[in-house]
Amino acid sequence: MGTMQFAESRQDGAAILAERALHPLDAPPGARRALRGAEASLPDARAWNELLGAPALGAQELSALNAIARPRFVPQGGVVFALHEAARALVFVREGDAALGCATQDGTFRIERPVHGPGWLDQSSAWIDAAHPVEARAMSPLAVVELPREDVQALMLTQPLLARRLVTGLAREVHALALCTHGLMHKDAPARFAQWLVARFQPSAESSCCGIVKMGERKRDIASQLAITPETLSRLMRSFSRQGLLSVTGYTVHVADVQGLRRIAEGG
Amino acid sequence: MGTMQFAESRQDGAAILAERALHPLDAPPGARRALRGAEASLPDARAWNELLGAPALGAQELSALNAIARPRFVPQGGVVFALHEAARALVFVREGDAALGCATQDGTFRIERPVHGPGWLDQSSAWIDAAHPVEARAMSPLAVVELPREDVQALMLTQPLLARRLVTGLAREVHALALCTHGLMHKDAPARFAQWLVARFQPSAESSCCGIVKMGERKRDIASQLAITPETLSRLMRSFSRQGLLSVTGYTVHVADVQGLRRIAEGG
DNA sequence: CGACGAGTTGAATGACGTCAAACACAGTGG
DNA sequence: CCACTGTGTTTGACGTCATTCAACTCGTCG
Repeated sequence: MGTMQFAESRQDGAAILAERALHPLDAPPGARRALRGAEASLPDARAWNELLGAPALGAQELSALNAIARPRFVPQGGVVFALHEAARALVFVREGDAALGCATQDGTFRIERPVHGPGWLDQSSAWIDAAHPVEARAMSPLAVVELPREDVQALMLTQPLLARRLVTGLAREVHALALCTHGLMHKDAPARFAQWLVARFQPSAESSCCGIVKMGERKRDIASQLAITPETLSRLMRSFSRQGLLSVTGYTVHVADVQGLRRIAEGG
Repeated sequence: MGTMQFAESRQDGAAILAERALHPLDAPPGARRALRGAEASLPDARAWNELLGAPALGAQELSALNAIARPRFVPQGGVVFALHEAARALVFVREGDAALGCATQDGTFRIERPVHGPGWLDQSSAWIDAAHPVEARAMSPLAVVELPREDVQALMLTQPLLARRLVTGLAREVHALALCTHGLMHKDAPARFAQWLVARFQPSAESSCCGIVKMGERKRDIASQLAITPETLSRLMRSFSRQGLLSVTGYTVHVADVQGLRRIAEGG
């Protein structure tokens, strides 16, 4: 995994490049807390709730879930599950950064969707005895948890509220995928990138029409999520800044006109 | 709905164009059984089972579902639900042909996904209080059924097996959408069309490598499902037949080399 | 016959990918 | 301090694929 080894080598240099930040790993303190020793431990209540959505789970539901959860550790760059591998369990990442995607012919990994823990890697395939439709890889040391299908199924019979939450989680994923499909069908590259920017936009204190977007990944990974090449992404950023919509310094985008970006995002 | 009015005017002419079938509506006998009189009736057991998947529902579950189901009739060309309309219920079509898509600026309807009853139109949005992400239109007279979210939720508390089936249905949709997204991201137009053909391929009796594909829709609708233009679809068919993979007569494709199509479908 | 809609075909345009070179920066070793 | 290397990004030239636009065919319907 040579492509990501620089992730380890930065912790010191990060402070130096404050404004001109040229590398994406401006991780908030604590986020890079090492997964050591207890890395195969079970999720806490916060993780379960974030995964399964409101309303919060009761103590007995939590312990029942923990009873069937199978924690597992995956080293950075490791494969959580492979393409076309039979899914026997629901899989999620408790902590760390993973990505769904597929391997290319030249050995690199094309990211379709990043998953930041806690978040699902595959909550659907196991229910229908299907194979995982994509591959999942660990972009950082990863604590993953598997919930064997049979066990969850048994648990649903006695915990009716759990079923409600599983349904909610699946519904959220359907919704997200439907929007994604729609975007890929009808929107061109500028529209998709503008949409991506608007989704991550954080308005500044003084004005709601301008603010910043922090890029937390390599630009090539952002590009592959948008189904474009890094070169096209670079040209799009230049094009947008020539139009006065934003300005780019390193991995920080200063947005000057959100409405303009929204217009581009819609008009695909 | 001038674009589809010819659907009504064909039943007689269909026999004439037997081999050279130039129109898509070679509907099997019975499929065009009119929705008259009892069109707002409730689904039967077969429809429920097809919708919710195995294992089959018990009698009490069926009656409980029928108790909360709200049947509705939508005339051909009518809008079942609009884009961005708040979803308060799960919606499916009991009988008839519908399509999910979005209206274009020139008034036509761009089909993203056809739905042949019984099948879901939106089983996810209501669970997360989201708006319908796309529009749904009736391509034929339509019997739709709505299941108010609150009622299904209440029913899940007393019918644990129902929850299992809702989860299965959602999981199937996630799986289908994931494959679709993957295809749009990585496959070019020939690969997507080849995939479409392979999926609808019916092998002939004598040889498993050749057979036919019946196009049940207008070619322009097939094209819009593949996110390409009708012109491109036409050129693809010509290109494939020049390569000896198939031959096209009207709305019937005679496939000569499925393996070749599979190869193209994979090599995107 | 004339109008219309579906499909096909060809030429022109444009969007995006590919390839190659250059640049920026971090880390390494002198 | 300074080359030197490895990785990531940017830029330009160029090619390819798919859309757009316009003509044309075919069959149906009035």
